Amino acid sequence: MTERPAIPYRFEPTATAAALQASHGGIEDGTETGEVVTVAGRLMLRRGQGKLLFGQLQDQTGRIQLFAPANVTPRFAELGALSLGDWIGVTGEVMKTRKGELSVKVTDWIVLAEARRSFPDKWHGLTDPDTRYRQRYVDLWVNDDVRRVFLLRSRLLSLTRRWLEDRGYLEVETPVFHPIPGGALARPFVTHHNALDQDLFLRIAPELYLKRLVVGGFERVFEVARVFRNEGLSPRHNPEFTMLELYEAYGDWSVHMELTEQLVAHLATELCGSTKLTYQGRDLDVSAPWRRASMSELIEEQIGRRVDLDTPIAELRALCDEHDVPWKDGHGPGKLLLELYEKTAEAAQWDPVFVTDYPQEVSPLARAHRSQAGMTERFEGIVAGRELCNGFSELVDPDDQRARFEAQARQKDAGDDEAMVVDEDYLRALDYGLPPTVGLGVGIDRLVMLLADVSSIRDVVLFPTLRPEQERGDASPADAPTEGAEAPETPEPGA
RNA sequence: GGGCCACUAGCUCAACUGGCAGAGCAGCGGACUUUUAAUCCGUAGGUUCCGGGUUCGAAUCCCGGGUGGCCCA
Repeated sequence: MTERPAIPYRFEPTATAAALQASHGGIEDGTETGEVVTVAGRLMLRRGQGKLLFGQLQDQTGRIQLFAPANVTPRFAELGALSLGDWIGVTGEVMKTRKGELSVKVTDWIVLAEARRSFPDKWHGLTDPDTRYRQRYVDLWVNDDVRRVFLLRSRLLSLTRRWLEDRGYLEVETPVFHPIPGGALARPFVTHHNALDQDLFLRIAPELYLKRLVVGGFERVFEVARVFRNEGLSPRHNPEFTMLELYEAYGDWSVHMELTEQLVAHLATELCGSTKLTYQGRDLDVSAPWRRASMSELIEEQIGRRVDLDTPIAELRALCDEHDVPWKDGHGPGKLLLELYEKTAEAAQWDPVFVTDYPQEVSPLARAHRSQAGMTERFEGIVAGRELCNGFSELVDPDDQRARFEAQARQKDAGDDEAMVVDEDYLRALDYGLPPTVGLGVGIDRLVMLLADVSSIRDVVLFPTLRPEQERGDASPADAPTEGAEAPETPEPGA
């Protein structure tokens, strides 16, 4: 009786667990509806009761009990012999047991897939982080919260696209392979194109291509871009992550600050029911408007004295030393200011704030501030102490942009491997004319973390980057499928 | 890259100061017609992450390595 079951090529359920709970959850205990449905999923629990068998079928939407009396259910013994985790399709009448559990009375059933490896403990589940990330296909079944987070992520992207499209934004796709890495300060991954015999870089940001599209006349564009940065792994960094970038012609930074706070409030309302959130046990209100404060102001709040680009560099360095900020001779006042801010002020923020007025020295693609010398019209949105987004009035002047690129190139020559290089084609595009434009990048992973109330990026990325699994010396029998000649110690039951 | 912590059965975890490697769930055999992590009886299951060392004796102590987690850079 243990030959492999015939697996159909197609199966057509007529109901889901959640839909049944919603439509029939209210019927009285001990009643039958006469309504026959077909459901499918994995058998996750089983309780034999002699001539009666209870099971719990789990599908993408939730769980529904199976009620199988021996005198009603065909192949009753085989149903009881299924492994936990087997996929089955079940047809039967919707009913509620005397004890009040909505159920499907099994009048027909079929195996859709066998689970040859046993699922984790039905009560304690799977907790080992390494196994959870490597075997996400198991994690998704046994840890309910995991499924919730990724459903939220999917809905967040869908809502975001619709919201932007409703405002005239066009979704575009730009290259992942970049001949020149650009658009951010980060170390790229390098790969090689054989036919061209040329190194290519995986993009660290889509920025420069999206602005080329504004030059090309697409006035409002966005891209949900997977970007790649060659950095370490941590609870907040995955080497590949998702960035929403958008550009809007004719706008300045204030346009995208308003857009950001409205989008985030919209998503919070849709996905969490409110702009008043709880994040890691602490209240957080993301409703608009968010506070605006300059980098200098925020530093001053923390260290008790005003610093800006006019502060003598010796004093800035002394302050860095005082606050354990490492600095180098090549760092100008702008870089020192940014480092001081990141060390002393960023993590101290909790409620949303737009940090404004970033130094030109550290913002090579942002337009000069209209009233603050040496500064740019750049902002970052900080929520719960972490950078959520970064945007600015775009630098549109080709001569200024060339000078900024060249300053970056000098830093690169001086050993800064995150610095930019001169992108001649981008300068050529600017030569054709980029109108006043605002741009914004939003860290989608961090936004999901915020709204799903999780603290590690690995919990919002389905398959986070991990070291490759170690090859064992030989295949461990315990790790192999309990099948065939490899497992002679397992007698064929009932043969 | 540095610091701290963890790694024991398929899963979740025990094993005191170095003294016979254990339990629950899952598995396997059996009982049970209203269960809810069902219950009950029986049974099987181990490279204690890997490699060295100390010791009469190591899951436990020491050294080196691996993987992961958290913190820092």
